[in-house]
Amino acid sequence: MARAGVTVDRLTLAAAELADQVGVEHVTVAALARHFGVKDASLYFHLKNAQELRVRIALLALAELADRVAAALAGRSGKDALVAFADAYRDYARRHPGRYAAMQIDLDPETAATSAGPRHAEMTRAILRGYRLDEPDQTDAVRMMHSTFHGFVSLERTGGFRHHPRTADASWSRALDALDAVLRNWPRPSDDTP
Amino acid sequence: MARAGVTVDRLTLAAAELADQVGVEHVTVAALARHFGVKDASLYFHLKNAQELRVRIALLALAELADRVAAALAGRSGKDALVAFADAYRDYARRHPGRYAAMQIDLDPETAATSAGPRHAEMTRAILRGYRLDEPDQTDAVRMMHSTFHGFVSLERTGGFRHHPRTADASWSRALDALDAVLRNWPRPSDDTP
DNA sequence: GGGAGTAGCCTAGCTCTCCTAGGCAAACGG
DNA sequence: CCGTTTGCCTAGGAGAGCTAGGCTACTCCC
Repeated sequence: MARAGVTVDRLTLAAAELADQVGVEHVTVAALARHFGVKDASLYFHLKNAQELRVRIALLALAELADRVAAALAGRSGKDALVAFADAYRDYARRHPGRYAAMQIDLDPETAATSAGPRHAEMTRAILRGYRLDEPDQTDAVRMMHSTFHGFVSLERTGGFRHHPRTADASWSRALDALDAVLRNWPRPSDDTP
Repeated sequence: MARAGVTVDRLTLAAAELADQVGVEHVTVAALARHFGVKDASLYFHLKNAQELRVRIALLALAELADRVAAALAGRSGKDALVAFADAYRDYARRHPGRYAAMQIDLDPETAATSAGPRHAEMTRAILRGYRLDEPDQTDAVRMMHSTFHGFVSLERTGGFRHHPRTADASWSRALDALDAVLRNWPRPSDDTP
């Protein structure tokens, strides 16, 4: 019997593409097996279980996103860098909804550490160099940036902005303006804030 | 045979509690049937399909969240109202992770219209009255607020803030400070922004 | 080039979930 | 008190996840 030539990498890539088409929750071992013209049981030679497949999609997505963000950031600084980062992030999430959704699964600590996550965090911090923030403000700012990006993209994807004529693109631009403004003038803690 | 007394409301409540315990993705018709001491096929007398169950959890969660937000907002205005809204939002998401996750599913337009979603949106707009923003700035600000809240809560839940000693609570307070600051001084569109 | 070992695939079969079809009995309305 | 509706049942099919065990086609080593 001719071998199909299945490898973990080919499996992961096919799974990621399937996820973008039908959603991560519908990425199934059986569907992948059909795609490769192979019985589903055979894939368990390459995978521990179905969950591993989703983790691998997440790791692929994290790496791809980090690459695009890095490319977008090259040679930019200040608000220019902020916008480039944000647009690359949103663009990736829109082009690859399944991959992006997979990124949200809870990775166990050691897997997360070896992922492109830390690289991603490092690049976010790099943007803030243009805004001259010290710790712990820098960490707080990184978290707020990431929250805004992820929140916006996530709400946009689930249709949260559909019930109003204002385009998501316009609101996105203004959110970045606002983010830039507040980063340039990061407020001191309020009285009741530690 | 004694009747178990299953109703759609009891079913939805049990499903929501199960979701908070084990995650929405593990809320199954079979598990609910076991909970009520009934065969799974019997539940299809009350439900169209398994998807309807998740939609009902989402609608319940939206209504509950809107209630809490309304209670938190009573008698407050300005930053006080912003913080109360945000804390009620985050508190609900943390107490009811399964219900909150269910809220993110894509409701079809007419279901969304009859949900507590519009009520929620109305309350968000009410907060902005203290900041005196006109359209379309108001819509942009609502979207940014919601993005920040949802993004933060979502990242916190998937462990995005675990890899740094800074507490999520502290970052949350500062994000609200920043949001208040930028709402009080909402930037004019930048040159390349429509 | 021939054997040994292993990588890559198979069949068979278990459990679980979702869901349909059709039936029976308890509760209720007239 | 009798018919209708309501609430549950059994039976069963399709598809997903996964395990056990077996066969075959490569690869490497002598």
